[in-house]
Amino acid sequence: MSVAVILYHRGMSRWQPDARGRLQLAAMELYVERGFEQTTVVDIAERAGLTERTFFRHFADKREVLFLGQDELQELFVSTIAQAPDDAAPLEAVAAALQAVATEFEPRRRWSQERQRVINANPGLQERELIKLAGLSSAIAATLRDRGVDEPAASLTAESGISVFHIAFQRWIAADNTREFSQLITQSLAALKVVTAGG
Amino acid sequence: MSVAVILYHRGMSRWQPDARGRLQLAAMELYVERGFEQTTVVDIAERAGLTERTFFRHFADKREVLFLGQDELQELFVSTIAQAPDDAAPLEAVAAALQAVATEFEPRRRWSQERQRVINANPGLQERELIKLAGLSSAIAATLRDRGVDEPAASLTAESGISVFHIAFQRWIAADNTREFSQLITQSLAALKVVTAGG
DNA sequence: AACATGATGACAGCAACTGACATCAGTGGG
DNA sequence: CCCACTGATGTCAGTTGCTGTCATCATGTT
Repeated sequence: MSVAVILYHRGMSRWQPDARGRLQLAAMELYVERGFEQTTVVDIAERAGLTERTFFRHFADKREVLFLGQDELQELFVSTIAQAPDDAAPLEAVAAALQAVATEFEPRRRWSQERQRVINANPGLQERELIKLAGLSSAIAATLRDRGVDEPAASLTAESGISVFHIAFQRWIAADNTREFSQLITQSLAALKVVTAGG
Repeated sequence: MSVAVILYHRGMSRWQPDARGRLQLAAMELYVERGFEQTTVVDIAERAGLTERTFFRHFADKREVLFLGQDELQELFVSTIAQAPDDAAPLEAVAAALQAVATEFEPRRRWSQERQRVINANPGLQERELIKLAGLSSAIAATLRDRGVDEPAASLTAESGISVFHIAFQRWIAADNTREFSQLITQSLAALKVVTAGG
């Protein structure tokens, strides 16, 4: 609170702007500096110039702060699939969405690596990541159903798409990788087709 | 502790047997009766005639008690895949494991339904379920790699197998289902092949 | 009989999260 | 110009999940 108090009475608005963004930044910094478990919510709130209670007004829990922007990602997936030509096969529509998402990620490789290092170091964060991916999968399946795809094809296509995304993402952020995300998705998708082609 | 105290001095062993099993039973009962969040660890321990501290000696956390037996499941997956003929395609080996697991589950449909109702009612439990499935996927991928399958084919095959398992499982425990688990797996696997068959 | 072991209990403590109420700048009607 | 209202934040007390540490004590071993 100190910062707000110091700057107060100067004609500025009552609170420092973008509390949520400040909390996210502070959390990310601390998670990288000391690790997730070694960071308390009080630490985060203090660095952001806020209180613990306010943190929990902006984020459901200590993990959720790493998953801001998930809604936009899901929106991009869904709208891209919805816009695919009517005669596109389900997996083609999903593939188009994967490419759109890859384009969005491409300029943020370093940030993705840093964030993923934090997540990979903590099982609780991995759980949260998995349930977010499952949420994406459900949304994709629902969109496919809207396009007339029936079950279990819709869910299987969605889960396959998420698998391709997940595996391509891991390869994209690998330390020794120099390929583009979009290319890795194309490769993984092709590999999936080969693997499921048998008998 | 009351039960143990009452029965004490009668020539029985010092502690009631199978503390872990009693804790699991008590937890399951309470989760079904009042729901997961409405049940405290103290409640569980008391019903089992033990203390909270002892609960945490047997289970890493309040969720883990619903996932006892996960190791055996993974072992069944892995050993079945490892035993597949050398010339079996990766997805065929995984399919054989899925059938083996289905056979194991078949007699416990009611129990599976009850357990899944508890899990579906709580996001935290769904997270735990997802990370267990991810663990299975990793183990399967590792086994496939031992068989000479390279990446990303191994991981993609493993994740596809888990998708098929997951979707077939949901259909198997659906209230209106009368088919056998094994048959639903065969269907889902066929649907996966159709879905990924496109040019 | 002395000793080691292993499962449990007892107790203190931290940190995540929640509910209830207070504060107070900005806003808009009267 | 005042006043009621709103909304973001602060304050505080409380519950619960989970951990560290030490004590207890039947059992098995030597």
